[in-house]
Parts: sequence; structure tokens; C-alpha cells
Amino acid sequence: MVTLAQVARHAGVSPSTVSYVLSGKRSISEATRRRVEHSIAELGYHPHAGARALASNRSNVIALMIPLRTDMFVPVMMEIAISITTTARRYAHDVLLLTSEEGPSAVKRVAGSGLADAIILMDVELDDERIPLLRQTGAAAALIGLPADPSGLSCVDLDFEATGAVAADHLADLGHREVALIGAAETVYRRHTGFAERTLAGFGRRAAERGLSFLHRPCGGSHEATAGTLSRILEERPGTTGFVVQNEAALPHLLSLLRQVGRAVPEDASVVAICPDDVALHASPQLTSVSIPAEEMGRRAVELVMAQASGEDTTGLTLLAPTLTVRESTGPAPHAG
Amino acid sequence: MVTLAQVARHAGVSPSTVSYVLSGKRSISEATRRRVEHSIAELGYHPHAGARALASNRSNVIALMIPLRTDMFVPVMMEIAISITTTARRYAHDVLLLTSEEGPSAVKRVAGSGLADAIILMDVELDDERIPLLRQTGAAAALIGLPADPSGLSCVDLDFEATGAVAADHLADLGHREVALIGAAETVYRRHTGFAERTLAGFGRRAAERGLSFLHRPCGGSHEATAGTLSRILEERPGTTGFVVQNEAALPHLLSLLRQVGRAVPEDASVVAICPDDVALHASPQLTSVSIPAEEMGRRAVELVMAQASGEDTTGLTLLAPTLTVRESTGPAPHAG
DNA sequence: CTGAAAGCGCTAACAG
DNA sequence: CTGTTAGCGCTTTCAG
Repeated sequence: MVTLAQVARHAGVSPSTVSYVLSGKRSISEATRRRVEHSIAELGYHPHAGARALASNRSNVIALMIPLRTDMFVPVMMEIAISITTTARRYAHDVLLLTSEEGPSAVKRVAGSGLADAIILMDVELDDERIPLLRQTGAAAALIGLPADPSGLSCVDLDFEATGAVAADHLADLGHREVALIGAAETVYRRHTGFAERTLAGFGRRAAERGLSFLHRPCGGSHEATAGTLSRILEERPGTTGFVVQNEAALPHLLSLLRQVGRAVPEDASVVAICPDDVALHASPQLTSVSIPAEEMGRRAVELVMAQASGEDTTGLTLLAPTLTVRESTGPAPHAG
Repeated sequence: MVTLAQVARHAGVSPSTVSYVLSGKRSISEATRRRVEHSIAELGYHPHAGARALASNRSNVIALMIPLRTDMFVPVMMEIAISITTTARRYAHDVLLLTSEEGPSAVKRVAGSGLADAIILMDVELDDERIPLLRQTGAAAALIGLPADPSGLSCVDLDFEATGAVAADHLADLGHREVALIGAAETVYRRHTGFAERTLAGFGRRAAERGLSFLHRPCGGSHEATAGTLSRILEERPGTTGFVVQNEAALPHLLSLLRQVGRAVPEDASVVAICPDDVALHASPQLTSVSIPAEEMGRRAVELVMAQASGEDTTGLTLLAPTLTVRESTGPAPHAG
């Protein structure tokens, strides 16, 4: 193992000088810096992470807690995790992966052992067990998702109200007058509160502003549930031509059901999905959708904890603006027959 | 921060005694141990990871390098990563997540900085850039997947030869006489060598042993490519009733194409997929498949590096036995018309 | 069975 | 602009 002391000897300077060349915490003459950097390269020196953490009281590690239960769409989780890792590297940090299998106590372990300087929680639940521990340890932290009580916490999430509004706008712009929001399953409403309700609120308000008449129906993920939901909507409002769907599982069923009942997409009915781009692209027809900005969520979370490290107060919600991508599943409203 | 010294004072023993209670490296009287453990609990002590790493020269961390390019099926990658993390915890280790974005030099950085005691590489390529560095640093390591030259390395992978054989056996048992292997795309054959060829070898040998006549065709993932492949197979061998498919992307297309040409699955044609269970379960009909044993791959990889840590030589291939799950896509061969 | 004490490699005052 | 040095908290000889 090459040590800093060896580098110092090789370069003919003191250990502290090498340390300062590395950290940039004081000015070094050009000549000295070059000599040191040369020695570092020649010896293949890498600072010992543990020693550094011990002396500086900072580990340069961010802990990332992912849920075991994998009901968030897995590729999205993965994309967030990758985004967090690559962003962390830009701040010279590494990422420690924790699963919730260890339980909420992992928060205490990581905070208490100096393993990580900050914690990012993914897939935060309404009433997340980890949050009290987080508050108690006072660790730097960012949450992806919104808990019931986000006071004093730094949270990142998609702006679901704006998402609902954007979807309503798109359908209104295309001339649709009667629209329906096919929502998440009941179970999702219970656990993950907030996101479904927020979408509905934004959708409802904008639909009203644009003079649309609209319906909202929660929906299970199975074929049967989707069929039931759709037929009830069409019975109640046969003139419905625009659908907003916030339910990945129901999406393929809905598409085949619409075809089955003779409503071609997008000629007779338009569908706006709220889902990851993957899903939208793999459906047929490809879906006009508001995507989940996974990359940005991960990046923002890292930026939040890094800002905290430099003393900033980042408390509050970071709500990301939705972007709607027009694909093949939406088109002008059919002329009233 | 609670330190070991504070625990020692609180318990009325020396620091070394506390250390030995923690490590179990020498015998401690029952009374002392109890006092120390009580103090630890009461003070909420957690050993400082960096200090421990510095003093012991072991970080208790395993580095996991995942590919950025995400052509392995993402949920499988995720499942492996989770399996690695939970298994690591059983050995009191944590997992550091590295993406290949940093490049192969991440191997050097991690090995050189004492950040991790061992490295697990996922989605290893035939001629992986990281492998020379791994050999050079001599770090403890395990690979998931097989490189071209695995000599001196510890590798874990599904036994694809046995996989091919199992698939052939299943079709033979059901009375099929003419079968076809629809393989991966050409590009996959190039990069990921080994796995496709190994499947083919196993399939071909067993098919021959069982007296089946068989065909092998690589296949792109698009609808068009799949259609072309299928029609050429049926032209050349109209009597083909059994298909083995090692190509996730082609799977849905193949199923709808078979329906289209009037071959009902499983009445007229049987399909065995080689794919993650997810994919098999979401197809309709649900697919008889040989699954990718993600959980076991992750677990084995951790076990390999932990064994290396205790001085064992684990060099060699760990090939996991395939398991075939019968679902709805295979059935008895139709009687010859 | 238990203590005392010497570092592990680095950072950050404190000096100059 | 550079050097000296006292720890950071833990492990592990060496003594007893």
C-alpha cells in the first residue's frame, strides 16, 4: 500500500503538503504541486479511505436505502440508483447500498458508525418507519417521494398536481370534452398516499378550468378490474373520448379492451399515460405520456445532501416539473356524431 | 459520537477488552462480557467504520460494479444486487455501488484506497476491460458471467449447457420430434459470447441423444425479424412443433405470430422460454421456462469472495443448475396429421 | 482472563 | 508558501 508519507518523501515535501495538494485547502506553489502530483502518479497513490474518514470525520459516502418490496417500477428504481451513483462521483462521493431488509435500524447503524455522511431514502412511504430515526440522528438526508409529514425534511418528487394538469391540458387542446382519469388501485392509495390524490387534484382543477367534464375511477391492475372500470365509465359517459391512466398494470389491458369495444386509439379515443418512458414505448400504439424523471430525481437528491454538507438548509419540497411526450396514442377528438 | 473508550470507561474495563468482546478474538469472562454488552447497548455505541478499517486493514465492504449499459434484463440485475446486499449483511459486510461510468479505473481506485475488501463484477463481458486490472491488483473478486479467459478467476453463472439440455428433454418428454432453437440476436452473440453458444451446444447434444431433429436460428428482437425467422423455420420444417426461445424481446412477437399462422399454443406448438420468471409470468399464455436464478447468483458471488477472505482458493466456475418450470405454453405434441 | 500502549494513514491546527 | 505534530477511534501485539 502506498501511503501519503511515501509520496511526501518521494516528492521531498512534508506530509501536510501532500495532503493540501490533494484537498486544495491552501495554496501551493506551482512547482511543488507538480512535483507532488508527479510522485502521486508515479507511485500510484490512492488515499486510504478509512484513514481519511477517521481524521476528517467525513466518509465521502452517501448511503442509499432501497426498498425490498419492489412495487415501484424496478427499472425506474434502477435508473434513480444509477443517477445517484454517477452524480455522487461528481462530488467525489461513493454510494453505499442498503436494503430495507435490515430494517429501519440501518439508519442508526450508518449514522452511528460514520459509514456515510448522508442518507438518501428511496420509495418513501406515507408513514415511513425510517423517518423518526432520521430526525433523531439528525443525519443529512434526502427523501425521494413525499411522506405524510415532510416538515424539516428535504424531499424530491415529481409534481403530480402539475402532471394531472398537463394531461388535462393536452386532451383539452386536442378538442376532447369528456375525459376520465383511470387511477391506481385502492392499495396504492392507502400506502403511497399523496401521489394519486395530487394527480387527481391537478387533473380535476385544470379539467374544470378548461370546461371539460370528467370522471375519476380507481382501478385494479387485472384484466377483469380494468374491464369493469372501462365499461362502467362508458356506460355512465358514453361520450368519453379522453383517458388519463395512472396505472401501469392496467395500461395494456385498457388498450386491448378499447380495441375490443371498437374504439380505435387514437382515432376514437385518446390515452395519456403517467408512466416511465419504457412502458410508454413498449406499448402498441406507443403512448403519449408524462414520464417519471428518474435521472433528475436521483441527481437532485444528491445535490440536496451535498448542499446540506456545506451548511445549507435545504428543508422543503423539490417538485419536478412534468414533461408530456406526444406519441401515437393521442389525437384530435372525433367529431361529435 | 460514542467511542470504544467511552464504553470501556462506562463498563470499568480497558479498551482492548471492549474490542475483544466485539470481535470475539479472545475469551472473556461471562461477567465482563455482560457488563460490556450492557454498556454498549446503554450508550448506543457503534464502532467507527473508518477507524476499524484503518486499524484492521479490512473495510468490511464489498464493491459491486454494475454496468451502465443495461442490456441485461434490469429486474434481474436488481434482484442480483439485492441478493448480494442481503447476503453481505449476513457476513457483516456492506455493499458499495459502482457504475462502469467511472471506467475500469474504478477497480484500481477501490482496491488502492482500501474502500472495499472485495469486488463483484456483474454482467461480465467476453473481453472485459476490468479483468486485467483485477488480476493486476490481486483483489478478492467474483464475476457474475463468464469472460473469455476465466483462468485464475472465480465465476458464477447459470449452466447454459444444462439449460439447453433441460429444454430439449422437456420437449422430447412431451413427444415432440421436430424442434427449433430461436436464439439471441447476432450482436449478443458477439459481445456476450459463451452463453448463447453454450445453450446451443447443450440443446443440440441432448436433442440428438433423444432422437429429435432440430434447427437453430439466431433472431433479432423486432417483430419483423421474428416473423422472418419463424416463417423460414416453418418453410424448412413445417413439422416443427417445439420451440425453445432464448430471446426476451422476440418472445411476445413469436406468441402472436404463432396465433396468427393458426398454431395454437400449447395445442399445436409448444414454447419453452429461457428468461426471467417475470417475463414468463407476464406473457399470455404464461410460459414454461428455465429461469435465471438471480438470487442464487448474488448469494454465491458473495460466498465466493468471503471464502477468499479466509484464504480459500475459489478459482473456477460455479455453474448453477437450471430449473424448468412448466406453465401453460407447453403440452403434448399434436398427433401427426 | 485482562491491561497498556504502539501504531494504522490521514487531516488540521499551530508555527514559521 | 511550507513544515511539525497531535490526534481521529480502533486493533493488536506484548505483558501480566
